[in-house]
Amino acid sequence: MLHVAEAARVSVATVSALLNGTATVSPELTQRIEQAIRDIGYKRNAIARSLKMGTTRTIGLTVPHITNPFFTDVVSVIQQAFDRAGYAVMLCCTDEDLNTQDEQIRLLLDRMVDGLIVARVGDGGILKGIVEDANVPVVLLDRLCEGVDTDAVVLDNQRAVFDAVTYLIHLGHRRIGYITGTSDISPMHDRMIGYREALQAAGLPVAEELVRSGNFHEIDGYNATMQLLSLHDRPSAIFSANNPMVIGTMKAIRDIGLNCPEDISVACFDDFPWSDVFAPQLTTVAQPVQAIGEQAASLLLDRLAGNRDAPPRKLVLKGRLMIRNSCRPLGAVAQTVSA
Amino acid sequence: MLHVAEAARVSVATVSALLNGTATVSPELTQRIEQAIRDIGYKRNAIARSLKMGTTRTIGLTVPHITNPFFTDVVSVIQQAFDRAGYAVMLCCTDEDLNTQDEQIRLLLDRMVDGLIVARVGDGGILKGIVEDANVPVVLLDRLCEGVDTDAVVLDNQRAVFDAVTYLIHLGHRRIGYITGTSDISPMHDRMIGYREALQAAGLPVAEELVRSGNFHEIDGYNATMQLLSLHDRPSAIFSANNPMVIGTMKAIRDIGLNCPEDISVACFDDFPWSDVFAPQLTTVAQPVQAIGEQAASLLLDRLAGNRDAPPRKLVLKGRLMIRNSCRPLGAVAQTVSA
DNA sequence: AACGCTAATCGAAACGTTTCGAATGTGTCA
DNA sequence: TGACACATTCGAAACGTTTCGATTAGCGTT
Repeated sequence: MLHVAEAARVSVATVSALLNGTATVSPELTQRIEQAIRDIGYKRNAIARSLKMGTTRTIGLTVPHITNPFFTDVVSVIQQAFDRAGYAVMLCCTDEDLNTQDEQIRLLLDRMVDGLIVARVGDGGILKGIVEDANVPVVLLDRLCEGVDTDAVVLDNQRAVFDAVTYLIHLGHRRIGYITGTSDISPMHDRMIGYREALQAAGLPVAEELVRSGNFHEIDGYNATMQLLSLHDRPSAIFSANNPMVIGTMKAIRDIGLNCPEDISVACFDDFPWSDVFAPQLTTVAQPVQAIGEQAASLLLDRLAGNRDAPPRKLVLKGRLMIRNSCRPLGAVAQTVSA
Repeated sequence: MLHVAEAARVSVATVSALLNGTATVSPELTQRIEQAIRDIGYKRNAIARSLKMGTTRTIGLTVPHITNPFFTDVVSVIQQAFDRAGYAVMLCCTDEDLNTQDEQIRLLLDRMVDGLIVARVGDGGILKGIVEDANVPVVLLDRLCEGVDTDAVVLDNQRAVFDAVTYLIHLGHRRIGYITGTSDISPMHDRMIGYREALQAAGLPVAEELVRSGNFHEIDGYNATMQLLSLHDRPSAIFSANNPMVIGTMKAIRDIGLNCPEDISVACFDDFPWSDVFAPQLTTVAQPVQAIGEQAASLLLDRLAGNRDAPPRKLVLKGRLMIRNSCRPLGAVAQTVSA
């Protein structure tokens, strides 16, 4: 900017004023400055600007795994929304590890991000302190966090699983296996409640041996399914509360020599683009990823626009059961039901 | 830092020296400073540091679509690699649009990213000038760019498609439909060559009506497939050069009432986690995403470590044909071949 | 002719670091 | 005892902006 000012024979203050429109600059100087900018190929340094202004027009976004199709989609939507608003997005993957998350959040804060969208992990770690300090607005994504009272966008997980399991029950299933991620995060917790309540509402017992938990990965779904399928009285249906784990479920079913849906019905959380082109077409609970991403972005953008004092807002969106053909009616029991 | 210095009764220069280890600080002052840092909860401001040092320890990464599973995986690997190295990653999606890409690259450069990894779009736009200025190291990912002479990691696309199409020919297929993205980017161009060469090597004609191109989206694959299937002499196999488009292909096959692989064989580019759990299990060309991401990261990290003058390095990795069951041998012709 | 008003421009401080050269103190050696 | 080397510490400039208050010039009023 100094060079521009010299070339245009004005002060840097005038150049800055012109660039920011913070004061009127005479046509003559405007012309000289613009010429100088073109000649020199000047680009304003956003770092210096950030230092002075205390704002970086950059936000931080952390998710557990970007390869989970739910997060892929949401990240994509969020990225687009902030792009439109002229913000850059720093993306971090925490790998479901609290220490990693803490480290990355620190890294983001060091870089003075203006805001944070977090699909948190573990108990939230340093998140609590950050929200309390209230210097940087935080929006929780997909997962609430106990003791962290801030804006959030989540699904009505309990209801979504309740509906899905109720659907299985209506098909005649009585022993329904349930595969969950670690229950320290709110969606897994709520989904589990939905499962139990659906069984209870139908007057069915909750058999603890039918509930298995793993660490969100394909292999965990595989192992959990193997265990379920080797029970002496094995379930006739399996609901997987997590998308990557259902791949493991399908592989386990295949490896053990069974077929879906003939031998065992499967439904799972999170829809994905392939779900209705291959066989079996998986029955899933689809999350409104577009809305989730957009709402999270707009909550944060609203805070960034200066609306800091409004009380925390929690948005709860509804899932949608996409019924396809991976769950079959159980003949005998179906008759019992219709009898 | 000023506050720390005051609290510890030293100068800011001493605090800085201690923090950076740029000079020896006596045990006594070290102790006082560390105490003050703890008391105040001081965190070094990375923006001010960046301004002074001219480096942000942040890189920019642009891809056309993060929802394309190939890019999802590569982004994930790259993100992890830079995370390990203490760098932050700014992610941008260009939506296959050159103007968007130019804008985002400008945004990244304004923010003084130390380096750039770009899966470019169109003719590269301002990329050429940036590489020539040589202020910011650039690594091309997945796609070379004419006139842009810099580090790159790409696949041997021609060979990969040659192998895949040759495989189809060995199965007895003679009329093989080919669905491609717009050919202005190097992988699409090279893959097309691989297709043509495989046919020529087998002494088969290249029928232009069997080649369809679209814009990388599912719907484009759908339309292209519909066109292919409504030819009076329709192909017995389809190769889709792009992963999202193959979803459209499968949907078109289903909608038209055909089955894969009984009525038509399908193979495509890019593997994905689900490819071997559903039916048909798709035969794909798998890219070594882990290696691609790691190599791209390490090329850039090497430049960032100061190795600026080495000539541009181009890494060409090999794809791997994952043969599953979405392509069937053509009985009659197979006999001809074996005769 | 003196005054105040507005518009345009500018000088200089500030943002929070790093870094260079200077200053200070301490110990060693002739 | 004086000179010198060495270890520590510090003051101040610099990075490239923004912004505040001051300055100047031009103009209409009285």
